[in-house]
Amino acid sequence: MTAPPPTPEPAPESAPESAPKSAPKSAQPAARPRRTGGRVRNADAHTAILDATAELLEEVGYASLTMEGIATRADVAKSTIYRWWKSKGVLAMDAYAHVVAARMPEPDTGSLRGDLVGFVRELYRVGKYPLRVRTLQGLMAEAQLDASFAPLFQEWTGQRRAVVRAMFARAVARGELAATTDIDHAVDVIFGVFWYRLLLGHEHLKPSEAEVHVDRLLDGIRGAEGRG
Amino acid sequence: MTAPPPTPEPAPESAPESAPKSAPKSAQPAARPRRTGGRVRNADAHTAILDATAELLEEVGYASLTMEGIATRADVAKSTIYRWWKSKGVLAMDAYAHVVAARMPEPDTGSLRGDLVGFVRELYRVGKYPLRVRTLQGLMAEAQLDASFAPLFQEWTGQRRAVVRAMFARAVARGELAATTDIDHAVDVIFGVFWYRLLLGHEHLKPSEAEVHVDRLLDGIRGAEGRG
Amino acid sequence: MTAPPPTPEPAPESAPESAPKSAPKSAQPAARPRRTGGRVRNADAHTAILDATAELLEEVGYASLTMEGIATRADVAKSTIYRWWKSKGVLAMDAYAHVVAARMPEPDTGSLRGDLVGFVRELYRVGKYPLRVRTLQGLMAEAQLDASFAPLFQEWTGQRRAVVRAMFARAVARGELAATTDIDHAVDVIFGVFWYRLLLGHEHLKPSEAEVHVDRLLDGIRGAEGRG
Amino acid sequence: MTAPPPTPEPAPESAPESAPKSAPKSAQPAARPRRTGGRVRNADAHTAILDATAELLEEVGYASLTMEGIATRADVAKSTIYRWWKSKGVLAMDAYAHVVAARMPEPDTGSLRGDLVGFVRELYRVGKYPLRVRTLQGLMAEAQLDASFAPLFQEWTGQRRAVVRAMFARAVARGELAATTDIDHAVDVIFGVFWYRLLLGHEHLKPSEAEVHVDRLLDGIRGAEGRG
DNA sequence: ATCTAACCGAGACGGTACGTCAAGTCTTCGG
DNA sequence: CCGAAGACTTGACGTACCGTCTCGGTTAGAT
Repeated sequence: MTAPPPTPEPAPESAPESAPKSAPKSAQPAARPRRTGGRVRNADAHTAILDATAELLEEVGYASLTMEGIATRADVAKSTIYRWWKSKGVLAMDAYAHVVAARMPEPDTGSLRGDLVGFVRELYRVGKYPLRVRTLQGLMAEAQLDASFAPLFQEWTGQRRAVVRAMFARAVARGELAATTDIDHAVDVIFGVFWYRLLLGHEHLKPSEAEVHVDRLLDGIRGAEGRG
Repeated sequence: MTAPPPTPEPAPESAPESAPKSAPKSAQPAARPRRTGGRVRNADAHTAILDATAELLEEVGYASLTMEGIATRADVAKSTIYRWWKSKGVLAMDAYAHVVAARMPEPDTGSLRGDLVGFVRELYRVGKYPLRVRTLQGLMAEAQLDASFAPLFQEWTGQRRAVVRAMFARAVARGELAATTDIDHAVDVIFGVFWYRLLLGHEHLKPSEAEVHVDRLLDGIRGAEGRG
Repeated sequence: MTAPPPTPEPAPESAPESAPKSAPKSAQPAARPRRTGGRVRNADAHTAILDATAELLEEVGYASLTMEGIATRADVAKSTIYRWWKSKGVLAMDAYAHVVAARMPEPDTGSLRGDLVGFVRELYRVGKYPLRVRTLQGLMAEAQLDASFAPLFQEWTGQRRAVVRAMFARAVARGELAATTDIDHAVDVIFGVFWYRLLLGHEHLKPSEAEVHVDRLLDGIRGAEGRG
Repeated sequence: MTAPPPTPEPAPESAPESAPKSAPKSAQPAARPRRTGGRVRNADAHTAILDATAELLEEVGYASLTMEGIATRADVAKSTIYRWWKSKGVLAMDAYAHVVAARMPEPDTGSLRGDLVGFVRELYRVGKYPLRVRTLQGLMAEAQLDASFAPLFQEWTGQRRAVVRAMFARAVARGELAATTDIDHAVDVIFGVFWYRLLLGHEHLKPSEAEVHVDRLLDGIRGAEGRG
């Protein structure tokens, strides 16, 4: 969904790509980048791959996921996979996004506390879905080991960070928070605790903890403000 | 250092073996760790392996570290490595411990804030050593992918957690903190932020940030108490 | 039985084992070949090894026989085996000889035909014992692959050849056969057919065939004489 | 040459591929040996493997032949070897067949004696080529130790047996031999002596002995008939 | 109506590393 | 001081996937 090539949004590439061209040659083609012919992409193969990936992710876990296995399961040639996804990590991330079609919530309750609690509660709910937990663990691992995957993963996490940052920004705009607040650190605390528990697995994440965690974070921020 | 077999403690066998001599008949033969013969372990090979691992860790990074490469570099048979370390993760962890011989500090300054700031400042200093950063990233990744390595890694991180927990426990004993404080969560915040940044790499860890981070955490805890 | 070290002749070592006990320090150097001290050989270990070998030979066959397996089964150190038998082949041959304690018959019926038929019939009977068949196959294979074992094996087969040669020699002495008879070739025919069938396994050896085979061989020899 | 996959017959693909062009619609697509895709087979790698095997067979002998060594020498990945030959034995047999491209002779001189002498003389000539001797020994050994190789080897020897059987069959057809002759046993005698000497190595095979051996065999057969 | 480029399936290729097995050697200890 | 124990190192094994490649064959838009 995020990466340009994988999930083919109908239009997504035409707009950005026509602008720069400005008026390369003259004409029309505005909409179409470059494509004079050729067989059209087989959507079946595409979804079969994503489905197979999701299934295998569930059955064997990320660590045992192999391109070969996906190809076999999807009844597709290995090269067809590589044509569209350059690595296991990218593919897994894409498949994960498909499964978790319900996107991150972006609550806007009017108060920072309300927003954060809503978000964190939802965040902690993944703990109830072993498949998702294992996939997230695997993606994080992949990002450590595959340098070419890291930026993609970072971009993905960045999007999630952005959601939370926006909450804080709104709070500042509302005057709830001082403009000097170190938002970055606050976001790090929220996601840091989440990932740390997810990766270590020493303690399961429970949505019920969300409220306390948020309160403690906000107390920390306000305490700082109070002291100046 | 943690696992019994890998790094052979010098003493463990000599002591039990001399005791029975002095009391041949009577006492406990149980103590003797049965050893009637056999070739003695080759310490050279052992250290050669650890050295090679550390070197390669530095040169190629954790992701490209291979048992085969280590064996070649150490001029040792692969199975000799497997005899003592059951996996790449365990070996890397052992080698890391050797390199970072200077252990985690356990400051006891008399105040919680002093202890935490000392510890966190030291913690954040690893950001200055790319080798260590990459190794820690790799170990965390390994723990996600290799189920048999996970508990070992968890044990290791548990030891580090214990150090911080002790600081909080002392603070509670001193009356600095309420007995109801959720220490676990506090520890999660400290390590969570640390690992999150380390793994995502979106922002470098700077020792200078330690003080602010600790203050915010303590404010959060005290705020809770004040209300609570 | 053939090689000097393996199967200890009863006499030479048993005596020293009881004598020294009665006169610990002083006595009898004369009789003893050369032995100034040292631990005495453990006969139990010795027979345990042979037994284990025979058992495993039966259970898993020669191809899957390993020194390691034998050591485990006999509850003996591997090096103890190597001390007395330099290779798997030698050991297997020794164990085989123990099992097939009933030695090759050396019939002396008064006529060449009688002698040969008796011998060949007995020879072909191994076909009824899969264990022996597989062991003989394995020994032959070993002789091809292990240059140091070949001479030993050749010596062993040489002993069996000698038995048959003797029959022919007696026949010549009796005047049954011309002195010019190519005995070597005749022996090769007997054992050649036996081994060829044993190794290829295309047809099972049956004792009932012995008579015909011998007759054909003798006809061949006499035909040559008649012409020649 | 025997097994379908290993040595790819040159013709099957080139011919059918040009022919259809000339007769686009009409003719037989049946001839085409199903090829729906896949990278084309690299003939160079294939012959390089066979060559390397033959060389190593000569240099180090069958016993010391290793797949790893072959791969290195042929400058080919080990898996490429295993893709086509499932074991060392099969590969060695194939390489042997390549080297001894001159196939077994199938003399048809008009008389049984002439046929046999011609064949046996040629058979005994391998004694002059140590490489071939050692290879044959190794193959026989392998057949004993590797159950999956045995049938292949048996098939190969079966082909050679068939050649000799045909000679006897012709003789029977000509009336040279009684129809009751035990051809199987006669063939066993010929090959039995050959292999027995080859494997034991107690006496070298000399082509000059062929004539005598054949005569003795035929005398044996005719003697039986005479009495018969 | 053809051309033509992109697609897909198949599967061989060279490669790297894996983890295991059994071999045979070396050192220590005990009788 | 020899024999037993057993820890040691080693080489090769066969396998699994990797990512690339080279085909044969399809399919649809552009000409």
